[in-house]
Amino acid sequence: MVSIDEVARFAGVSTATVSRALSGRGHVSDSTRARVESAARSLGYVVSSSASSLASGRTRNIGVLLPYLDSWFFSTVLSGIASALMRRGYDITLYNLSADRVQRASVFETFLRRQRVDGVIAISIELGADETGRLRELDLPIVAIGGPNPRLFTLSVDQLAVAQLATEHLIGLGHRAIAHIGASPEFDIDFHIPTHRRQGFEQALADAGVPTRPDLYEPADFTMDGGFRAAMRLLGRAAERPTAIFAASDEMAIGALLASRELGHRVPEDISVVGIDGHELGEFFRLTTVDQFPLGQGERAADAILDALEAPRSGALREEPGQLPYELIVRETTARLEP
Amino acid sequence: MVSIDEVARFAGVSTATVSRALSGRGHVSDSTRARVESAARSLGYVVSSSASSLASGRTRNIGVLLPYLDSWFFSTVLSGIASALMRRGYDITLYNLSADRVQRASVFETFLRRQRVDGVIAISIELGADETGRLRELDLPIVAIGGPNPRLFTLSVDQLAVAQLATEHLIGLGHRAIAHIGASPEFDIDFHIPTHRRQGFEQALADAGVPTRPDLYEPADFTMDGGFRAAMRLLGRAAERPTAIFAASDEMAIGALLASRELGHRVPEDISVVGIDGHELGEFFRLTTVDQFPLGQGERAADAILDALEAPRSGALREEPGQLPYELIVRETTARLEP
DNA sequence: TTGAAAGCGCTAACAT
DNA sequence: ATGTTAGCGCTTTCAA
Repeated sequence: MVSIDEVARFAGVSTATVSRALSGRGHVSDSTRARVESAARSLGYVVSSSASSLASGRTRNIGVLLPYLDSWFFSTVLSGIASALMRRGYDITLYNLSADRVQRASVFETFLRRQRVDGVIAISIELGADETGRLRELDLPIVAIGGPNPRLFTLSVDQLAVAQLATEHLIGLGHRAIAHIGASPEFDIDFHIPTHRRQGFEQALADAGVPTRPDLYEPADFTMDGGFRAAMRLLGRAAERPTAIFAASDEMAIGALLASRELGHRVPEDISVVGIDGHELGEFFRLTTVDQFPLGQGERAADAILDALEAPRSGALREEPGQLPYELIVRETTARLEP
Repeated sequence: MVSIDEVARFAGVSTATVSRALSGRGHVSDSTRARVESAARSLGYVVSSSASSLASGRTRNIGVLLPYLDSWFFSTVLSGIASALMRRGYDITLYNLSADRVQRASVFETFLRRQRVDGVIAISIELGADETGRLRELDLPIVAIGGPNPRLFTLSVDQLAVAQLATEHLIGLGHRAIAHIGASPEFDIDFHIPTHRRQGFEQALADAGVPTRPDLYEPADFTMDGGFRAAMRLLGRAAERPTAIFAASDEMAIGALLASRELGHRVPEDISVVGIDGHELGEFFRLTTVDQFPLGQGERAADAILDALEAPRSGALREEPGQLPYELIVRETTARLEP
């Protein structure tokens, strides 16, 4: 590996000047900079990250904390983060929180404390108080996405408003008998997303003067299979059939869609289905949904971290944690209720 | 951040001893080790990765090169890698190769050359000759998964055998009019996976003395939508309908399944469908498939890299690049052809 | 604008 | 088994 000394010798300057020219910190004359850059290029020199980090305290590396890698939402957010960081020359190191207590603890006790990262992005994880504390002790900028954590700078989508929007769409189409697949009505420990989406659903109904129908709730686990089974139960019951289904996630909505078809109901003629998320499969299934742009969430988080890092008084996350955008995407699984 | 000196002082030993005790390199008496460990623990000391890397040349970090993050296969393999590496105390940094020429080049010219990693795992990427060269110049252990690259130590599934197995399953059930969704028959530039899977398909037919039927090939792009449309074209044609569909990926198989149903054909009574991959949705759709265990692929790759790193003569990938396992999973989308 | 030199926090010879 | 010490390859004062 070619080192900074060789570049310095080749360009006829000191190593300090090479460092300044290549990093852009400190003043260097244009001609010197050009000479150094060309020397570096022709020697194939790349700054050693460990030497640079040790000397400067900056790593050009961001840690990303997430609970699952093999799940559409997380990997999409991650993809957004990766592209934004790479554009700005940052590396990204992954901390996949496993279910295993000990391993999970080791992320906070060891991995994150190796001084390998300049900041961390935490994607939708429910952090314990101690874990949040550990994160803050790192004394690094931390940006959370969508977590319910008041002690962290958090970028989040207003889940209540999102669910409300989806429900209003159904109500606007004339539906009144609307089923809810997701959280059960009693279920009220703050398991965040399910609960907020249920509250948004109920808010929309209340605003429209539509009474809630306990018989039209079906709890499900946010998977396609869960949505399928919930819809089977729901539509299999003798009671009055709902004319629309609000599913608290796209995967459940797709499951519900498939279940409806399997039972011989046409979507959207016999029954409308709306989801939430903007899942990649939504397009294929022509699913009406509220998109929350996960790719964009990742990019926003990356930008927020980098802004904090490169701000004049570094380390400070400026401004208030923004609300993330969302948008109703009307496709072909919802239709006006025909009398 | 507490440093090694404080631990040394606290434990009443030199920094060298602390280093030895904590890293396990070099001999330290049990009692000293215990004292050092407890000092480190009570002070909350964690080795600084940059200082350690600079001094030792080891980073405890593996780079992972992949083309997509938001795709089931890649994120599943990545998940396997992450868990295996984390178990052994390694970090993982992500290099997501974008389509952008310049950015892609920068991964090889800059990112990977920062000496941030001890080794790299490349997941199913088609690398140019120059890129392969750059990788080898790194002089680090490199493990590829499923790429067609003779110059790299590669862990791969025998795609031909996999396709053959799936096809034999269909033939064994009595099917003869078997459609192929995936590569087109002429399409023979080595776009690796599609081509090999087509060849395995044809091999199985040939072995069973079943002539290939050019009219039963439908090219598709390995997405659910592509599989859906291919099946629609296939089944919509007036000619004799196939009794089974071989889809070269599970996503296409699911698309084909949905298309069949949409056209009023029952699966598997009217038509059998088999896929390849072991996709997470296969379970839900009761899809018969050949699983190639992507999670396991990631774990194997991680183990191979770590073995190379920790081998006596470090850096050497021992043994021949193993073949990865696969397995026919019979579910409910295939059935015996009834006369 | 540039250079000299003192570290950054560890590890690994080399001694003992 | 342990300590002393010389770097590892940069960045950043400080001085010129």
